[in-house]
Amino acid sequence: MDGIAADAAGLAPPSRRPAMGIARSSLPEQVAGRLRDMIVQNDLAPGERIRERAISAELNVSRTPLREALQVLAAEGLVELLPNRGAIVAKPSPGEVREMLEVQGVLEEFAGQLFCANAREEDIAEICAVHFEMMAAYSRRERLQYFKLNQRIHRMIVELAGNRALLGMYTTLSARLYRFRYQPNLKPEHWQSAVAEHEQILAAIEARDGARLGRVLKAHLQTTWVKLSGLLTEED
Amino acid sequence: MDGIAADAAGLAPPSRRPAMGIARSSLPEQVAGRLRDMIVQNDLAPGERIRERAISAELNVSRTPLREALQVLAAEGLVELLPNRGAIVAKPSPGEVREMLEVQGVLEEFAGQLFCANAREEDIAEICAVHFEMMAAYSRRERLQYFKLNQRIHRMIVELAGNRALLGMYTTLSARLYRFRYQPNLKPEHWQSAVAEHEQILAAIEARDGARLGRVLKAHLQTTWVKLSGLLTEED
DNA sequence: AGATGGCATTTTGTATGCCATGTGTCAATA
DNA sequence: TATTGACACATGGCATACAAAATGCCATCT
Repeated sequence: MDGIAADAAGLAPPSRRPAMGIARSSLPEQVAGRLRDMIVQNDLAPGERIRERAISAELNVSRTPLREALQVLAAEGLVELLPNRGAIVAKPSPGEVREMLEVQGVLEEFAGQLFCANAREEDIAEICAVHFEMMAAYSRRERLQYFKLNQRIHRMIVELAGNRALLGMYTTLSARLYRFRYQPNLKPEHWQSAVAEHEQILAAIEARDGARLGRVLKAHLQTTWVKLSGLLTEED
Repeated sequence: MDGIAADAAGLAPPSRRPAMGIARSSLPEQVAGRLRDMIVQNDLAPGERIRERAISAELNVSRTPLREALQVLAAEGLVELLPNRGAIVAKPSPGEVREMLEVQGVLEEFAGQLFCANAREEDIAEICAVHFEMMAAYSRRERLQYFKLNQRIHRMIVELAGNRALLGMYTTLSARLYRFRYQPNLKPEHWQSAVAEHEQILAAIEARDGARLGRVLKAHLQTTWVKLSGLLTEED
């Protein structure tokens, strides 16, 4: 269950100057992105040590840009830096996961309100389209595709809210939670109820009811935790 | 107006393993902290270039740990990394400041609700005590002391909310906004009205009314923006 | 047999050197 | 005089080398 393909979900933090001609990203930035994907899609397991020489050899870069990338990921909360003992992949406790989901709920609630206030008709139409693509994936029981489209809808709402600080925070939180939000969908009954909730989300969007959309998004995250809490405690 | 003494306000991000014996922080971490203070208290002006060789000489470290620190600060949004042109101190536009204040408002609103649900009596008493210290500073017109105590109250509410993800995000946002939140208090009439709002905050805390506290905190940030927006546009 | 101390190996931490990129200045030409 | 091109200087980017710290192993002693 590793090939979640995180980059397709748009988890890379937005660069501060998006439209600047050539503007290729720096090497530490690229390395950070690659490592982020590896962590998020479980190529590197939580608690696992990150050996600098090994990884730098694997990625064909020296240790310097790799270490700079690790500092970034530590600031994002994806790895933990132990002085003189290197970096390990962050392993949030169930309690920490719960707290992150709560914050994400608050952020999405706010995003939903802004979105309904600011969104153009074509934005709503596009989300609607992605929603139906997602439903198609659900009908075909294509879990991975469903999950990606699901994440994309949530992200679009936050993007179209038009608040850059909000988007940045949401992006890093999403990366930290990525693996956990995928797990519940593996159980068929959870998957089914998640789909039902997404129907409500779409209805609120089409009604442009910001308050309602906020409530529904927040509730969506709460049920995510309820589903997830059982899985986490039983496998720890 | 530079000696704001940011470290006293507790702006350093919480270390992931706080109680671990000796646990001195690593050199990049220390450098990041020092730079963060310099940026936040205006020793380094927004838009100013950060010359690696000059700063590393000044801090008596080599360029390697300095560069790692810069990556951290870039992830926090305090500096901007331009490929092949080094780092400059972030200079958020008025619009970005507004967006950050909005998000901080949402976070504080949430924190206020959690705080009222979780706080012990002694926590409330301590906040109350700090509030009166702050009022003392206001009576004496000690702006800096007032500001520090003010920040401390807000931070205590978030800390006592008991959500680590929330605290981390709030901390980085506070650092990015530090300088801006100080500005409005320089005008006497703004200062006065801010004090009035803090009376309301305290009242809501003592009543343990989470919903009300949340509303008041959020409104507090909104008026902060109203006060600040005039200052920003006129000096740009 | 278990524990402890020291040595060797491995890994992280920091500094420095070299190369590439960008910038500013000066001169030459239109 | 203005504009453009080239050259030199300064600065950042990356790799590598060196130093310090930790971990694991083995031997020795109790």
